[in-house]
Amino acid sequence: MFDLKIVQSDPDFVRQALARRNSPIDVDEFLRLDGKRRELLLEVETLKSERNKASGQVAAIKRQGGDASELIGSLSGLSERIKELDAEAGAVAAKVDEWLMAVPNAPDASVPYGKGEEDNPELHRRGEPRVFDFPVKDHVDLGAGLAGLDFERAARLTGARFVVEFGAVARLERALAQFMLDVQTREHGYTEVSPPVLVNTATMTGTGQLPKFAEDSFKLENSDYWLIPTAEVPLTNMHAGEVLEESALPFGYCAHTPCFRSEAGSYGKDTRGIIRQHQFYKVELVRFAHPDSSFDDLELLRGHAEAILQKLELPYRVITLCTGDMGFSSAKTYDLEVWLPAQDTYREISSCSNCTDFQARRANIRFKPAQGKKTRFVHTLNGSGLAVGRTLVAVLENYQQKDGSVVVPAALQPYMGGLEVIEPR
RNA sequence: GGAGAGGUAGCGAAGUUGGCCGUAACGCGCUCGACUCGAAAUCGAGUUGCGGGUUAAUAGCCCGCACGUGGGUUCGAAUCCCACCCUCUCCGCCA
Repeated sequence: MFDLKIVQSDPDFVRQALARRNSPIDVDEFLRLDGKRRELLLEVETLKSERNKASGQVAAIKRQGGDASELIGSLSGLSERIKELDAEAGAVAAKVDEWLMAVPNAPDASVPYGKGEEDNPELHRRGEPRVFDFPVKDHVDLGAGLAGLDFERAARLTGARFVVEFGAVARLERALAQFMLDVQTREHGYTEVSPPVLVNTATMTGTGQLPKFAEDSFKLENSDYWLIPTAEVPLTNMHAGEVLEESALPFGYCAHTPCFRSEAGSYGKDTRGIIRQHQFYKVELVRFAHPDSSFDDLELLRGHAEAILQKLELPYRVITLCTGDMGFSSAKTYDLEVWLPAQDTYREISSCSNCTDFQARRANIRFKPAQGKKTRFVHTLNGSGLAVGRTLVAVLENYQQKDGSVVVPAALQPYMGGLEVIEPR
């Protein structure tokens, strides 16, 4: 969310930000609505001031035992008028709010302009894709051969875009999650958190999932509860409404949670396998940063996510999302893409964003600077470290052998009871 | 789910026959100052947020709103009425 004052005082800045995002949102509509809002507010507050003064006079008269009925009678119409104007002003203020809530974050100046994903520049590549001397299988076929992935039973239990995992493959996914949590907490200083995976509407609004993207998430019937699409939502909102200590910044949380996404609008996309599921596990990293240094934190965060791929010895590349491909709340985003041999391409496995003060303003997360008295909004960052399901795909496909077995990456063997190879059965 | 108690500043807490009580008593904490070589103790002062107006100003001043949330009654609501949320105690149920 933009600062109301910025949009008022520097509408051109907002126009340019929206133009860089190729957004059709009209700033003039805001200026018109906000002008109307202030006009009505001035009118209604003047009347309220009158009423308060008169009420004080009534009190004074009554305290002295006088008769205030004449004055009281003259006030009844005033209250009616105030009620009407209040409703009108409230309606306009709600529209202003609606407009503000629908505006995406401004891209940082360092973000390249682009129309869509085809314009995302590559930052760097790490690791060489392995050369196979046999026809590679994709993770669906490998998973079937290992008796580890079952889509038919998942469809029977629930529906499309779900999976059942068995045996060593189920354990491999658990091993990946444990491994990721251990690296992030022990080596990168994150505090492990086990948050609710059901959150309320205010929480979903704080990080920017609502009100605009309701159709992307699942909501429980007869309640105000939503299934989280990512642990970014509970972790970032953890300090909603709080004033943090400046000396505590920066700090980070990590959590291993299921994530739930309706995947509305992606029909026919990635229908094979577990690349795009309605439910998947993710180890999420969230950082609360000082606004003066949050872009340094973004580089750190990206490194923390990259470390997992490096330790698993998976080839990957990093791209910088262009203005046209960035998420709603982000000012700058790096995507980590892992090499999938069966698809002969790199696929997203982590997205690391600096949301600057965009979420902090919505969720009201501030800190008190040592110098100066005004509280400031913190900057919030988030990134996957990593998407566990997609990492499982990458391990299966990159570590496959000719006979359909899969070598367990060295980093994961301690988490697999020393198992070195998962054999077909 | 049932019964009861409660939700007021950073924390504790006062205020319920409706009216200078919300820039919110009192206490703690915090900030500044005095005293001191320095500190403690003591003394003094200060210490909510958001919105609007004025303004060069995110300075000052004026106004409005906020006592869990949303409504209602009233000239006027922390105070009365209704609904909902959360916390605590007990009971019931339960992994």
